[in-house]
Amino acid sequence: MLTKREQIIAIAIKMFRKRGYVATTMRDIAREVGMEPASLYNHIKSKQDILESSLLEIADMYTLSMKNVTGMDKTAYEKLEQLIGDQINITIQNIDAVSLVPSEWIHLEVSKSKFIESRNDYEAQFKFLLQEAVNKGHLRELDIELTTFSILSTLRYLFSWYSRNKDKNLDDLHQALTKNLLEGIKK
Amino acid sequence: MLTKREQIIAIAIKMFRKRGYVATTMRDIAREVGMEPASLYNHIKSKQDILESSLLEIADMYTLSMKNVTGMDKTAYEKLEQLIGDQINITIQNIDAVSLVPSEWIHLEVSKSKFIESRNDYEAQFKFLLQEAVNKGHLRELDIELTTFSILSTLRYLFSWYSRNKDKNLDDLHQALTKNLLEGIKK
DNA sequence: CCTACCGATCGGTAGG
DNA sequence: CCTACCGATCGGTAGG
Repeated sequence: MLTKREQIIAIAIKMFRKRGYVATTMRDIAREVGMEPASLYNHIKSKQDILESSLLEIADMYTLSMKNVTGMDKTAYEKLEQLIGDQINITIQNIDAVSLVPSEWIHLEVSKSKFIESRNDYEAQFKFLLQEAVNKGHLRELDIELTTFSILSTLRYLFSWYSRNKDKNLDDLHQALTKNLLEGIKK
Repeated sequence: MLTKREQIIAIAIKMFRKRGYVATTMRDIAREVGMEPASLYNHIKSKQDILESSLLEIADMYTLSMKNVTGMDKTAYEKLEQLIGDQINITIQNIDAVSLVPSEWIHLEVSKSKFIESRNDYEAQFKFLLQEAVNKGHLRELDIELTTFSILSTLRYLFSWYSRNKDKNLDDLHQALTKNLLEGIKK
């Protein structure tokens, strides 16, 4: 069972996804939830509170995934595979919140810098693993910057692809995506 | 020399990029342009007019590129290379407007369906070329849907990468990106 | 959780 | 290109 707060947030992020954060009003959300606008404030602090908690929750999932994976007894290449798998899972299980990540983070207020920092950390560690996989001879010599950017762009947009291809089996998707993103750069 | 209208639009899309379309007010734009808000309306019809003309202009560039390239006497693989090159050029020469494409098209009003249609056409033709390159034996057997999605995701986000790597030589970038996106799937 | 409401701000127009 | 302004709507609060 979801708390009322969780219900409100779930509905709100669905609307943020469709219309954008700024264009979605508290009145819109209230109507969809089925209460008066003023009543929302018994469950959430502000409109910003909804965006902030949604985006930071996703950021924390990515951070946790990275922390888990880097601590594993695996090769860098296997860690990259695992990270891709984690991103697929996070995306599918939080599709609406994840869809806000590329575009709506600009509307974060006090937590904006924290969010950016978290994203930069993730990218830096991803880049490090890619370099390590090259050094170990598992990936061929490549432009680390550009390859990181390319892989993360695909994963960042996965939500939109998955929304149009919900039928895909999860294991197939993981395998297809890993192959697509990593196979081509294997040594 | 830019017309006043072009100057206003250039400033406006820069602000749309930074704060988003909805959160940018006509007063914000007027201040930056250096006139009173009401005066803007001597050059543009409405706030929506700015967004619409910017996004449709970019959409037309993509459409034109696709039309040009498909008419060339080249293999499907070479056409894909050319399309990637065109996208790089369009991105670099219109970096602010291009940055609006992934996120701000949702705020289009009357022209939204036209915009979506244009994007779908482009994707369909890209997919077709990818399939043709596979059939001709220039690319290995691959998931056409997923590969199209992956390549176009990277290109769609190129503006953000380029903004942080403005020093890159254009030819180098084209070569690096083509290699990154196509080399891995070559037969 | 609702009624009632507030100050601020929005896109845009009239008229010169 | 500006002054003056309008109706609509916003996020949020007071008080019960």
